[in-house]
Amino acid sequence: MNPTDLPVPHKRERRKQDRPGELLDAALDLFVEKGFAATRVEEVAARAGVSKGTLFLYFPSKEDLFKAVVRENVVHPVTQGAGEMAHFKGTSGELLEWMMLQWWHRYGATKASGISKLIMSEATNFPELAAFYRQEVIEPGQALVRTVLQRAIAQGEFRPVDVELALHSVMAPLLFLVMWKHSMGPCCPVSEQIKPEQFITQHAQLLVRGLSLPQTP
Amino acid sequence: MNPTDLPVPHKRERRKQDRPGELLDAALDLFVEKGFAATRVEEVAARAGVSKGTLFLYFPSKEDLFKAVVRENVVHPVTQGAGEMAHFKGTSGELLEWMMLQWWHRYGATKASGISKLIMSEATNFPELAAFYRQEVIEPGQALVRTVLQRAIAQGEFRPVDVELALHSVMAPLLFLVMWKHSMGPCCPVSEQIKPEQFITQHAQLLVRGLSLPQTP
Amino acid sequence: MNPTDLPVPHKRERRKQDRPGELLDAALDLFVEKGFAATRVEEVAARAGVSKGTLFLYFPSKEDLFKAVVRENVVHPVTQGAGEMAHFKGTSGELLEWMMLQWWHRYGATKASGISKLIMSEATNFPELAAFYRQEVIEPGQALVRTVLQRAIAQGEFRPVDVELALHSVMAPLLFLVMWKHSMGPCCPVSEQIKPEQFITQHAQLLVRGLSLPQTP
Amino acid sequence: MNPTDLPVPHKRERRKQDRPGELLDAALDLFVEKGFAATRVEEVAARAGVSKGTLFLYFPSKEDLFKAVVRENVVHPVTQGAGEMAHFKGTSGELLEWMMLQWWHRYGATKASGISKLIMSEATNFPELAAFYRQEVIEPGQALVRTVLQRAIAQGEFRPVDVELALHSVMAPLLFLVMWKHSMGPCCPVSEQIKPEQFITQHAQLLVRGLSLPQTP
DNA sequence: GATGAATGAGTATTCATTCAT
DNA sequence: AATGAATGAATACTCATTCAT
Repeated sequence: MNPTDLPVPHKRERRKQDRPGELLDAALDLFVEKGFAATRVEEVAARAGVSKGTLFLYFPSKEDLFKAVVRENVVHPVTQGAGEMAHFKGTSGELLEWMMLQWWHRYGATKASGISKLIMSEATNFPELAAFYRQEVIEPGQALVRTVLQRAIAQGEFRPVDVELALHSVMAPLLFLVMWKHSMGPCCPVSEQIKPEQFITQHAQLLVRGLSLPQTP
Repeated sequence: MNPTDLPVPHKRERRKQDRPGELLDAALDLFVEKGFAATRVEEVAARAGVSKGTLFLYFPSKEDLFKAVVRENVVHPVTQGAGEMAHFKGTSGELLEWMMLQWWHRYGATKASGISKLIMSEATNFPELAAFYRQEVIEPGQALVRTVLQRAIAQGEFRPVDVELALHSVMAPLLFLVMWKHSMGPCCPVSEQIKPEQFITQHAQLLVRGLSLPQTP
Repeated sequence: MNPTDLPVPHKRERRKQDRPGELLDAALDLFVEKGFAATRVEEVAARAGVSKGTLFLYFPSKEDLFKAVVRENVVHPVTQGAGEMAHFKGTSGELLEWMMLQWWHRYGATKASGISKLIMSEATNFPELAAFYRQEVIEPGQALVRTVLQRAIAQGEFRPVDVELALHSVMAPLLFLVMWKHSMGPCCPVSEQIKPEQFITQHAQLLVRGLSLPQTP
Repeated sequence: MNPTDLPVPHKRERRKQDRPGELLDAALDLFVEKGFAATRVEEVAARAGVSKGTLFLYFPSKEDLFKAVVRENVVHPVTQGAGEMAHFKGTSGELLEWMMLQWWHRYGATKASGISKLIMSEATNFPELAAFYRQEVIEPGQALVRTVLQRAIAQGEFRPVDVELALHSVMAPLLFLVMWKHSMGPCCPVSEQIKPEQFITQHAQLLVRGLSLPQTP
């Protein structure tokens, strides 16, 4: 019995259907590592185990492949967590820390986070993609954080700081971590690697402490 | 009368001495904007107002031009301010904020900051340059911040947090600002631009508050 | 009915296998005619009936093409004839004449002899090729001639001349003929062309007569 | 007193007047070594101790420089010796050997002999120069040898061989020696160098013996 | 005359894209 | 659908030639 109740395709068939996915995976790796221009489509095809010609069967051009890679891997990590967030029990400060760690585990630590590096690196060459990314990823993320901060301020948990600026104090370290991971990170000796969870945890706690009202004993 | 009392070089001579600088300027702009691979040497030459051949008179290859651009523009903004730092009057918290703002004015806000974006984007293609950048820019900056944090903790001004992690809470927003400025920034509507000084100021104050010992009334 | 009983390859396949050979042929012609530097790869490709890009599919660089041309066309005309030589019936003098004519027919008169001109012309630019040629062509040829001369002397057929010098009296005219054919030859009016077989025949006879012991009546 | 009775120019002046000569010398060396296309005018100028611009003051183009090099160095070695030849005492055989050795000492052994190699190598690229060379060098040389051979035959000293073919038996080894010296020679270990005078001497003697009538005791 | 900085036409080489099989 | 041979536009780099100083 097949526990998922899904039809099991023949191996051959499945592979065929996965072709675009395998190509996108290979392309993600290479685009992140080398950038758009320095990546050769032949290398992408080779890594996906198909011929150059096959790639063009699925993607009409290198640029289209690039756009597909971005659109495919741009997930909505914070938004996905939005539902769970509703059930979160704890202070706003704890929520903020939890959100940042969630973002790291769901996105920052995954291969998909290479997209952020890619977008940053190629933004001026692909402004539409940059705009797309802002709209689909940055804005929703900011909206979520904004809500948390505004509520915390309204509830007297946080001081009435400039929320739009505080937003960036939350997101900058996350984007920084991702950029670092995909650029300088591979060049650093192991001993000097940044430890993401620990950094996020301490950063969140510093921020929360900085945002909190002074304790009135 | 020549007011500067300096010998006036002939037009040809003066231009000759200026060539490398003009080319490096043009190349910085284009490399930052389009990345290494997508920048054509002819375009660099044209922007510097010379022909393709002239560029190769001063730089033996495109890669050498790239390296020269990096080495030329990698300044040591924090280190430069190290002397003045010694005379700073104020708390460690004020010093930290002052340092971050100085860094922005001396480097982040200038064209040279494009180097940081460039390095991050091309790090995996030019690992030697990435290592060079870490050694010449990141490390000295971190050392400076480390000193300040350690002293503040020793003096009982800051809580005994993990200094290596706190370092990144200081530097991440700065590098983030620079990346943003050279990537997403140009794609954003004016209304949504990040205001660097205000962000840095608030971020510094949040951090300092988060690092400070609780007030003992 | 396929008279050869061989599978008939598709047009594309057949052409593919022929490509390297066609390119080498075209390159031989042009390199011999114009030298290495003055030959454009595009011209080679055009003469082989393919595009510039195709050439680089088979040879990674112009220099590699050049080396392949040399290695491909360096045949061992004298050595090839070594087997037949064993069965030769006649005097050493007749053998010498026969060898020289054989060399001409098997090599000197063919397109491949352009290689000798090429090597001589480009020897200082490609010393490895010159060494290769000496080792693969010159040395074996000299060895063969040396053997014949030494045996003839040992058998009292030839006078005891300096064999190493006599070697060159045999080979110089042959190499001269080849050089001439590919350089001055095409510039000469037909009436002044050197007639290779006649020249070789007379030269061989002069040499043999010069080498022979005086007739003892 | 100046023994030559020529005005002694100032050093500066003399150098100026020698400029073309120094350039031609430098160019000869380089053209012979690398061929026409692979020789850079800048290198020629540098070797002559002047700037690239100065070269073009004296020679309107690289091709003109090449032609000047050829015309300047094409001497008439055999013809020059023609006068002395008239006073030669000895047999035709001795004369032939003497002529060949003279040619070597006056031309083959000198730097100017590089011209022969150059002409052979570049003949198809510069047919006018090849024709010029044939007319100015080859033909007169052949004419001289032809005269000697014809006379020797007429006088019953030599057998009535085909003079036009015998010509080449005289000249081929000489041209071969020159080609070798400037191409394969530099690539050969010292132990395998051809010794020109000894080779010429033995070759001449073989030829003369081959040409001579059988001794009638 | 002499210089050497500047030029730009020319060439090797790369690589996205096409298409016959 | 899949292949990979073929293409040719694009681009880094060279070098003979010019010309202002």
